[in-house]
Amino acid sequence: MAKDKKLLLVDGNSVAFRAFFALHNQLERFVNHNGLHTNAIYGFKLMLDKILGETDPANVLVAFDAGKVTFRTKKYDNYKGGRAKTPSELSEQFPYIKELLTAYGIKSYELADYEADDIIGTMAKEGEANGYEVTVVTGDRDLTQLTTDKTSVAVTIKGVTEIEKYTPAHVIEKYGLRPEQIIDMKGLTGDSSDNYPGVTKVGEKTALKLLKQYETIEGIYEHIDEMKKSKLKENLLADKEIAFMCKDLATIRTDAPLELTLADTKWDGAKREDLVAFFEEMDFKSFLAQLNKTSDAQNDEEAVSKLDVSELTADNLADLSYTEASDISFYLELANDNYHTADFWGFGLKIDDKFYAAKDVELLKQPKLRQLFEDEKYEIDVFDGKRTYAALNRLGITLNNINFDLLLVSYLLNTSDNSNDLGNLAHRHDYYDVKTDEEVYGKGAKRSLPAEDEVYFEHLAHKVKAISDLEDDLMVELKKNEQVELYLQIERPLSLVLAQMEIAGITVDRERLDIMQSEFKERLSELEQLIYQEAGEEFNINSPKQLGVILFEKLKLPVVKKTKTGYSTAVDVLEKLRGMSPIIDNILAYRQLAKLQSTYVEGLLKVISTDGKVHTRYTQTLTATGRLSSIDPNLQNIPVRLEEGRKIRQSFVPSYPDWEIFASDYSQIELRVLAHISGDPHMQAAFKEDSDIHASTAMKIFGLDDASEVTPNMRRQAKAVNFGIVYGISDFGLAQSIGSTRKQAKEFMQTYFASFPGVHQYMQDIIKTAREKGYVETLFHRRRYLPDIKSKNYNLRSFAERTAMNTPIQGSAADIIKVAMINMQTELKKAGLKAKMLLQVHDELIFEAPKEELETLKELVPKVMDSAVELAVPLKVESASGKTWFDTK
DNA sequence: ACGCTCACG
DNA sequence: ACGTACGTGAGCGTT
Repeated sequence: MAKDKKLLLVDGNSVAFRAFFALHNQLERFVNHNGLHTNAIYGFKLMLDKILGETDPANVLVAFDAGKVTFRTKKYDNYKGGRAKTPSELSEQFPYIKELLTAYGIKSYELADYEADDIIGTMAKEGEANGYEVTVVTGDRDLTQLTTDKTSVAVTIKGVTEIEKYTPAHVIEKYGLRPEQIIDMKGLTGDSSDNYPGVTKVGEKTALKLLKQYETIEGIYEHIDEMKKSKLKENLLADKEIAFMCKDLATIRTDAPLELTLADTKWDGAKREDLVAFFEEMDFKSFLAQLNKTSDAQNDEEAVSKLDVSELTADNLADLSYTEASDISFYLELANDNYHTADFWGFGLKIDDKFYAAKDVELLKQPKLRQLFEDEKYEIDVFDGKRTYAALNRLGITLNNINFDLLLVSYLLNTSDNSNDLGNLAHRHDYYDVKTDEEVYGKGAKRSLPAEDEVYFEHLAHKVKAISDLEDDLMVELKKNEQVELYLQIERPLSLVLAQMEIAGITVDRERLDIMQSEFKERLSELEQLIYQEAGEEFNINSPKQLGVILFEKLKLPVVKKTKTGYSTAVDVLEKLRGMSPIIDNILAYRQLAKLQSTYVEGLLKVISTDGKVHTRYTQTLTATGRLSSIDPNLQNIPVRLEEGRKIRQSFVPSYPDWEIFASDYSQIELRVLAHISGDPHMQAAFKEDSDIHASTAMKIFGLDDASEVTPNMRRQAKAVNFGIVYGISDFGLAQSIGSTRKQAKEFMQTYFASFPGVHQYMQDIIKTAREKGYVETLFHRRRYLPDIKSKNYNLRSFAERTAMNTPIQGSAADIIKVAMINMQTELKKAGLKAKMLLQVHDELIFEAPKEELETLKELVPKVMDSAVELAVPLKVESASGKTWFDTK
């Protein structure tokens, strides 16, 4: 089938420049095995794919500049003078961009004395004359002068693949000029990047006015005598020669003596082998994987391979043999995310090169399969060991020897991509022989088993195959990152500790919550009535939109802050309006109570299981810093700061009479971690002496000699400074938190850094490290990549810098408590205690225990926690116990 | 699905 | 001139 007559012309230099700078912040990530930078080549390829896909041209030509000397520089010495030299990281890539084009089967061309523009202009004319529809791709807006009804010009605007397409109508709309007038414009205004001057004192506005009246530069000078005497007229007359010369320089030639014709630009598509060879040379793994994927798709219409899967049944289970197996992968399929309650959908199993699947999970209880999981001599590879452990536990099966956990390992390799879907994660590792659950099961409420068992079993088989196939590569990566220990000693054992904590659950006193619910209900309706009275009408107090109308329009209170969508009614705003209207206090009280009622009282009641407990799920592979998070319910944000809310904790009780809740927390763990990694002697001394760290900071920054001179307000400000330091300080943020001016905040920071020079040094060093390596690490080599650290965008860059400062602190603290948890579980077992570890809230651990064990725990828990790691400063742990969680204070 | 608000460390 | 404190999850209202 003959293609449409379409000609694609690409300005090679300009697109390469755009690609290079678009990916400039990732320059060091794009280096191949020979040390060649490849970011421009990569970006060029992306752009090429996009434009080829959009236009599907029959003919393609990529034009390049031949060299510095052109007919333009001969006419005007300074043409393009003063331009920064092309960076060597880019110039080294040009030969390979031409190789890329060759692999694509695309002609590239350059011509002595001419620029790429002129080649394009000439070829565009020829294309038009031969009835072609022409598309020009460039990063240079000057080329829009070439637009006609047959030629459009696509200009890359942002990144590499975002383009703006110019037609004559679009040019007129955008510039107020016809395409052919662009050269007149440039003649008048000049071009600073190409370094030619134009007419003195004539800028865009004046030029537009002139061209509107006289059409062209020629037109202007034909009628110049009619113009009134003015500075402008004088300048025009004085610079007449310059104007014509500049117009000439700006004019793209359409008559360059090309040595090639339209026929030479015919494009028959890329040769796969050539592309493979080129991508291999460049280390473009994802492009290679894409090639494989598309070729597979072309071969058999399916993105994934066809596997031979046997359905396991009660009858054929006896035939299963694995005693000598060296490679076992298992995937348990559930109806939804909540593995504590979800229906079982089935499982997939890979034993060496054989694949099995079944819907009936009762089979797993049969000795034949049970043994596979429980006998420690079999190492099982899984995706999400915690989930698998907890779900098998519901079947009465203990998963005793997990080897490779694809989910955990992927997360450690890159804490920033945190999908929970096996297919998605596999794809991120350039492995495409498995579909995502969404593709097979559908999403949200529509999620369901495929109609045909064969389709389902194939998917299960591909999942276990992916686990098995990815193991070696990912473990090699872990090793390269020095993360094997983090995986084997921390994350993998922790996953099972967490599973046990989740399974244990914490008992909730339903009656207590019921009482609170009715009490809150009454108080809420009283407040509601008061608010309606004060507003003079009924409205939804929970709607920020409706509340905004009442406060700022009806009651005419001053607008303090706006959000994207309207007035802000957040607490800090309402605080400022206090005293202006009695409604504010009532709204604040209503808000506080409504939150407690809906999120905590009603929210918790909804998730109490039949055993009278709540079983949260800890997400171990979500946060960028290495912390855990808790969902369904979130037990890491139960109220504590306000007395009213704190009472929610009275509903968290032990599972047995005569047991108590026991809690231990690290005191100032993040600042201690900072004292350790920064090596700052003053900060370390403060912790070694076990002084009040905020007071001691206050003494430093206020220049006091004695702790008795520290006023509560000084301590409060010092505390805010310490927080700021941990968060990656900014004067703005600090000012906001202590309610000072930015200037004062800045002074605080400066005094702080002068007093704690080690901390200052650390902050500078860590940002430098992040820039050089592209990532930061915790004490145990947990990594977080920070690509934005090199961004030209101030906000993105600043954010990355604060993250670079904060992540090693927050992340190392997370590492430490994880180690403590693993050791804790071991110690509890070793000591034969009945006590159970139930919750982790970032720097605290919560247990339930028989009263008689409390004395033991009071010794044991702090000992285990403060000896989790050895730092340059001691770790301090504080403990308490009581009848309920509320009473552990 | 997304933004706002607010609960925690 | 810009516009930020770090890390989370849930409920609600609006789109």
